[in-house]
Amino acid sequence: MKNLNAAFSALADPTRRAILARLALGEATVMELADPFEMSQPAVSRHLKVLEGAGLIIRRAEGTKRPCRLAPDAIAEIDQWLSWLREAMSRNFDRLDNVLAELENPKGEKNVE
Amino acid sequence: MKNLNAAFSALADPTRRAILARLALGEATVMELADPFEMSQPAVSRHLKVLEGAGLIIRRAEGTKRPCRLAPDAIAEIDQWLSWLREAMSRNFDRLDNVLAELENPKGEKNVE
DNA sequence: CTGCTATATAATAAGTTTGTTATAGAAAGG
DNA sequence: CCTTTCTATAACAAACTTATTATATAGCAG
Repeated sequence: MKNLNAAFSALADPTRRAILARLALGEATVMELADPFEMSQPAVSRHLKVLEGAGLIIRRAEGTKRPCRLAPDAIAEIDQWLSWLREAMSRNFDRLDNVLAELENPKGEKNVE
Repeated sequence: MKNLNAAFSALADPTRRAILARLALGEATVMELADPFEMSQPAVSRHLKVLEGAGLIIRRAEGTKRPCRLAPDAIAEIDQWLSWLREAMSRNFDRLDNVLAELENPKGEKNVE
């Protein structure tokens, strides 16, 4: 799951999440993105490279401009992994509920796997 | 959204995801976690600290052991943010579909907004 | 061609992460 | 008590991240 690394890392940065939020409003060029964020254009270019590498955005060429947009199905793998995690978490909670209850009310043994 | 940073960052590391995967099987102590990963115990302790800081796991004390388990509802905020992103992505895709079609077939017959 | 605009890349500096080993401390067991 | 086990922390190095400025490239306009 190599791409999970890229995707989660990309989303871990608040500037990149803000860029995604901006792109949710529609396509934007690099300059349009760099303007509201008080950040140099090269810094934004880099963030876009990271987002593109993670498959979260797509870029096209239009003259000298490179408008970016959100990539559809970009988060499929993340969704899948998180679904699994969510399920494991609640499953584990149900199972350990008994163990924890027992710990607070120790009437017996100690077997936890 | 400070915790989104912590949560996404925590999930961005493959070792930490592997630890979560192990914890999905049930509680485990630090040593039990450190063993299968070829990594020193202090390194695992640190990863656990990160996971705990992100609210993904919970630890209790049991003698000298500190068993860890997955935290229920840990990913609620992430889920929420990703739901929004997913929706924005498909919404954007639908909208830009027309624009892109027009670009490839520039008859200028229809415009979106 | 000349210059302007939009973007990318290189060089670099600062800050963060992640691993290591060595060590400290707390609980358990002889 | 002494020893072992389990975990945390400190000190440090290597690797990665992210920002900056300066510069390169590519298309557009005159």
